[in-house]
Amino acid sequence: MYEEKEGLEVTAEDLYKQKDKMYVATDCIIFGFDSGSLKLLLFRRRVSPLEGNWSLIGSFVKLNEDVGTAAKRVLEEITGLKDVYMEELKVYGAADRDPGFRCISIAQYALIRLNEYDRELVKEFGAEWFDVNELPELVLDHEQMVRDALDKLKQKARLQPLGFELLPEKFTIPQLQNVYEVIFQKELDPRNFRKKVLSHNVIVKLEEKDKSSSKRGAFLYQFDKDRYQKLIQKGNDFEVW
Amino acid sequence: MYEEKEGLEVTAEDLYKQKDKMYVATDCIIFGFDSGSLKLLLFRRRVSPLEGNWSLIGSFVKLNEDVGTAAKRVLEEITGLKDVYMEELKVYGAADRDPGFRCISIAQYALIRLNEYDRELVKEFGAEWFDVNELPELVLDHEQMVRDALDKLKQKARLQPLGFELLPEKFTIPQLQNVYEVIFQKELDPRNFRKKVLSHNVIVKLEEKDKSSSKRGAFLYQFDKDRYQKLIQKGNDFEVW
DNA sequence: TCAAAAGTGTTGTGGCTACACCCATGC
DNA sequence: GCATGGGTGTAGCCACAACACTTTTGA
Repeated sequence: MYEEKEGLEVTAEDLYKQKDKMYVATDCIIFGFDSGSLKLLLFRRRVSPLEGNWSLIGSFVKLNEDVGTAAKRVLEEITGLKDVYMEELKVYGAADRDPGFRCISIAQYALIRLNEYDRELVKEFGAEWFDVNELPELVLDHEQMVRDALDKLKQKARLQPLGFELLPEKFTIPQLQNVYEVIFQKELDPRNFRKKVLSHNVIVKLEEKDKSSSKRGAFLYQFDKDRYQKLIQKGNDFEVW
Repeated sequence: MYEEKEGLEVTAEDLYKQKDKMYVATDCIIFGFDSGSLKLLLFRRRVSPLEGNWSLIGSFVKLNEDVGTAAKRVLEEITGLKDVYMEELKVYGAADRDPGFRCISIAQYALIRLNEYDRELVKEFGAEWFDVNELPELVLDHEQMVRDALDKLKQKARLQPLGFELLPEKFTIPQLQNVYEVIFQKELDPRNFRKKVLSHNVIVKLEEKDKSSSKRGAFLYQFDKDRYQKLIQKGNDFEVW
């Protein structure tokens, strides 16, 4: 593998010099939840080729920057949000994925609370929220990234309480159920859903009601991160639903 | 994010020129299974700094090479094996992870059938198999990579039939159980294990017996990839054990 | 008073866990 | 004939799916 001569010390420096460098980018698949459907944040590409086409938000990783930091930077620039749930999706590393320049991309996906974000900023960047079921055509391999992200989201959401990341701090159980119905693309039974969610003992009922979607109103709940942490530390192998 | 001037067309070429390039490497976490324990393939680093220390097998990704291909190339050079189960683990992209040079690493893990591989090649490369419970100290962030790979292996093995990748084509049920006991780090009940494995209908009993580990001998089985494919295509959400 | 969403219990089933003994064979 | 690992069946329990009606309240 390394073809150095026997007996001579080969330093990392010698070795690295013969090697190829390339661009490293990160693309962000940013999910939000609004009025009953899962949304994806897209923007119009500002550079040619493919200028004006819809694409994911991306950026190049700088030399002195962690890969994860790069993605958080992009997300904050565009939405103004910090401390967002964000996770690595996958590396897109095909040699020919970007025409002209060798560039690998580390896709990361984020879940954000739509009500918290600064809509102005998003507009400034030529960005727009799309229903995940009505996406436009995307540049390069971004469509594949979105498909992969949706799959991973489904998978993860079964074992980790991701639903809360997409809702405001206070939410109703029907709202939460709605989030999961959208993620899993199927209807859930309200009785079973409520039972299961409450059984884990990680959401707390408040006194207030939300009357925005019914006359009777639904009680608000809050996620209790501490209780959740304790649960999983106990090794509770926690299937959310 | 992109700081081009309004109104002017900015090409990808213009844009890319201002950006940083870096080294992209891949490190392989290579698992094998032998005499009742899970093994990891390590080799002695041949370049300074840290020359002579144990490390994972890695390589730089070439400009005209897919990231996945790079890992497969390394694996084949060292073990002589092709068509091995291999999957992306995670990106290690901290700015300071490699002293001196900015280099991100895409870790990938592989499962190989120890009996098939060419032991000579492994020796040539200064490589050695270690029991995963008795690993030496490793360079850089390689210990973290191994921990992460073990976690992922555990997780994946629950939902996908990975155990077969570590065994020869023909294997006995006690052997298979042993693989899973080693991966999950706990003992399994032989009656329940057998029942579950057979219930999926993806392994086929042969007439032959293996007598290498008991006088009575145990029947050999074979994994039936077609049946497995059909099962998961039917949406059978398949928890292996 | 009625429409619309919130909230509540029970029952059957299937899958998991736990558990103990006989079988085949080589020495 | 005995030691060693291979192979089998059952019973209790729990988690899940399926399913229908009452409550609240604004209009």
